[in-house]
Amino acid sequence: MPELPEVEVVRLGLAEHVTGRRVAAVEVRHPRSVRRHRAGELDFAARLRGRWIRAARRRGKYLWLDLDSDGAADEALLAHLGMSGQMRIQPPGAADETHLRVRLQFHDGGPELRFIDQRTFGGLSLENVVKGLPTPVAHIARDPLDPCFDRDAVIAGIRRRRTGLKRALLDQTLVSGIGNIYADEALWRTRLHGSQPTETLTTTQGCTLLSAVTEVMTEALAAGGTSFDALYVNINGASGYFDRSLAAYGQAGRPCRRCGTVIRRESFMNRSSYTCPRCQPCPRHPHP
DNA sequence: CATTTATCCTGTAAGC
DNA sequence: TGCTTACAGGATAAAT
Repeated sequence: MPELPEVEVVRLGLAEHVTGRRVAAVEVRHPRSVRRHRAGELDFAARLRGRWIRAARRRGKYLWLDLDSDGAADEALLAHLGMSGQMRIQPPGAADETHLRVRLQFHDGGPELRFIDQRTFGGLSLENVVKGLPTPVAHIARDPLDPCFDRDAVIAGIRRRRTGLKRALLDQTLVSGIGNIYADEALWRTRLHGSQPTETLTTTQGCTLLSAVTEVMTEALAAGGTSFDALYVNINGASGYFDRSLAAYGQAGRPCRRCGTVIRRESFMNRSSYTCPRCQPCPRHPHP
């Protein structure tokens, strides 16, 4: 499940392998993967053909390639990996992957770029770039690895909310890049429970929490990301190994690394949260 | 307006 | 063995 560290691994791979190249051919194998491109799949392919790729950028979990036709760089190929999206660099002629959705070939005849997505929650689209951001990314907050990330402003934003701490962490308009895995890991590191009401978060707790988010994401990035299965891989198809470092997420039934208490799985928004009952006691007045 | 819920999708694994 | 069911969950539209 790609969150910020996984998307950043992919961005680094794209920066190395597709920037400076010119798109020669575009093949859309599944219309759902370009459904966010309102003008349709034919327009998507036609407008992408012939464009130069100038840079690979990211905010939160969104990824995009800056495009350039005649020196005017005002459009981008926007990608979201969703649950199971992958970007792969493959030699032309390599066997098609089972869930290959979009293929880009280049004028240099070199390796092609493939978008592969089992669950099709992800997708590609061509978007206008305004003030350095593709239009659908305009409302996404800066992420913790952004040089301009304003930690104090995010803490203030969280405290203005009337919800639970984990819900706030997952809200991409407040702080971006955090998903279920890194939310649970950061809360465990900070000994906070996700159902703590946001208005009760102290400034100290907020600082510690956001520091933990940054730390766990930086560590995961250094490990190449978190992979439980073949659903998240880098552009070469390799898995990251941060799953071995997870202390809370997916650890139900195993002892807490700090205190030995059995990690508990709790129901949360039709999903799961993993907490240590002793390190992260449920608050007196939990937010549902 | 702020906040919460339902929905999209498919492969894997557990249960009967 | 084979079928059914639960589960994984990011973003957004729809509902409260």
